[in-house]
Amino acid sequence: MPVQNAEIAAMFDQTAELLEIKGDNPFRSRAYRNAARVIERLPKSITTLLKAGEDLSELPGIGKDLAGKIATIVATQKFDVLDRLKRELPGDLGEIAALPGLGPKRVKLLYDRLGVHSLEDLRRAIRSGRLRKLRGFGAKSEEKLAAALAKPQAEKRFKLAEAEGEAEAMLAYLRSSAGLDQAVIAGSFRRRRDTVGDLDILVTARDGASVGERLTKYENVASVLAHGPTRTTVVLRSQLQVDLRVVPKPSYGAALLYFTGSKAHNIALRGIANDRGWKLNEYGLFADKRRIAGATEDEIYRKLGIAAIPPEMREDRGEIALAKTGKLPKLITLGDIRGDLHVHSNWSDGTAPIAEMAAAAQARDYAYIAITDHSHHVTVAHGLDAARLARQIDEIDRLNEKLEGFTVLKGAEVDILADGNLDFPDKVLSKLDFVVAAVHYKFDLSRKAQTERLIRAMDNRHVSIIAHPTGRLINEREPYELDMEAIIAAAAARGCHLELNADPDRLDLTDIHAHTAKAAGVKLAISTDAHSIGGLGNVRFGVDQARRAWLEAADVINAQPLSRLKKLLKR
DNA sequence: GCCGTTTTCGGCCCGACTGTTTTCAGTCG
Repeated sequence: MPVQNAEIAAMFDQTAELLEIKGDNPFRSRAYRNAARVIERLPKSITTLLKAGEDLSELPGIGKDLAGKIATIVATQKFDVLDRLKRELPGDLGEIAALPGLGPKRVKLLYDRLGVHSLEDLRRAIRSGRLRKLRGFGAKSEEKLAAALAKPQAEKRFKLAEAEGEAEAMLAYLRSSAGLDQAVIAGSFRRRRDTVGDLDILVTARDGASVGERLTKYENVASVLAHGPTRTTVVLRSQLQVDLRVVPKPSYGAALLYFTGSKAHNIALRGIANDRGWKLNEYGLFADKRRIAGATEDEIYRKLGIAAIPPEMREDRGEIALAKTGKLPKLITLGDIRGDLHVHSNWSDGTAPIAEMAAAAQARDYAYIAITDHSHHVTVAHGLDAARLARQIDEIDRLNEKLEGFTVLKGAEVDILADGNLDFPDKVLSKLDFVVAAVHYKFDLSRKAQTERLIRAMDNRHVSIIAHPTGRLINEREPYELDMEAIIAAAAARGCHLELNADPDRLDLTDIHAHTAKAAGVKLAISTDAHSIGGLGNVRFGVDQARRAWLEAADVINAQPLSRLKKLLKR
């Protein structure tokens, strides 16, 4: 098994961690961390790149030295720098540094002075009263660390849709504060990541301190972690952390930029400011002490001489280079979507009749919808057999005769059997406008077998779209083992499309995979997999994810008019 | 360890809050 990108990234992260604890040059450890981020989001595996003879030092943040080290890791599965550091600083120092309030400096102090090599050592140091005697530690540190050690370290990220529910309720509460001007959720929530680790709220107000005060009294607050005049951090009962920041109005744009992130994007922007001899912080863009921009984000981007970058793209994945040359993609919007290509009715496990789903789609100003009920192998969903499918096709034909300016397409979500064969024979499939194929059973095949299974399904020319390609359910089920690089290449070669499932529990493909697919020339379908009328509304989550993947309307088949869509569905 | 239209040295993002200290280092985002 070749070394995965994620494994190399993890080695570099560990190396950075230990270098920090050791007290090595901080910029050296930063270089390892930067390289780890670059590697983990590469669209292709390092192994593939090396085989193709690519020069890894061409990658941003990776120079001659790290390129050589990566090649050695791939060849030997070992990283001598990390191995040496581990021998030098034995134990689980990474776990210790992950505790809140402990960073590299304090971990080193604990290691040197108290011989703390593990979480268990730390527990003992606390019990024996030695910790609080250490310079820089006291009763508070002891208490907080004891609490952190007592509860399991399940660092949870929240699904975007879950966070939205929390955010809306809290915003409504805060907006009733006296003197509140603006309140907006920034952070990864505004970048529309599939999951968020916390909520970052930015506020402008006449009396900022009182807004922070009000947040600490919110009924859903479980604990207050920090509370100052301009910044307050609380944890909600749901365990979602909330950071509130108050800034004066002329700084709103700068603060929004800063608080939206990503951190890596901000660092890159600050680098541009530095190059011009300016300084960028959350209060504005400054030449000496003079603020030259700050009220809006656009103003700051303009002053920096680059195009304004949409929040969804702010990940330092190459967007800044595009903005410098004015070549940012024109990201797809909700208004570009003309139909939904994965929808269930009450013929299988949906709740509404076909006519009602169609009417709801028309109400959304769509031009078409595809009914794609399950095939019979998916018995738990009352999958259709060939006879029922034939009757459903008749019903849709009759419905289409009555509809004007709107078309119901005849599809099916056909189960991909373990061997890659489909759950209907070609004779049945040929009666449909197109087929969505998906895996519903046997998630535990080997990576090789699972990949072959999906490619085999794509070999069938009736299959136009592979639905929820990795099968993941966020926070509930891991994606099945799959060589996505091979899947995308196979889809490109066959003119098959991949789904970006918009269900907020799935969001499958991920942003990175969707971006890779686009780069490979594969088009995507942003589909809701709706099982009810309300489910159609999830399309916005799919569009958010698509924007994170840099998709434009041209990359998305259901952003095309019906005539063009029909051509794209034919293979 | 990376990087470069102020290049091969000398930089590398920036500020708020906490705890412990008595003026600030460390952590965090």
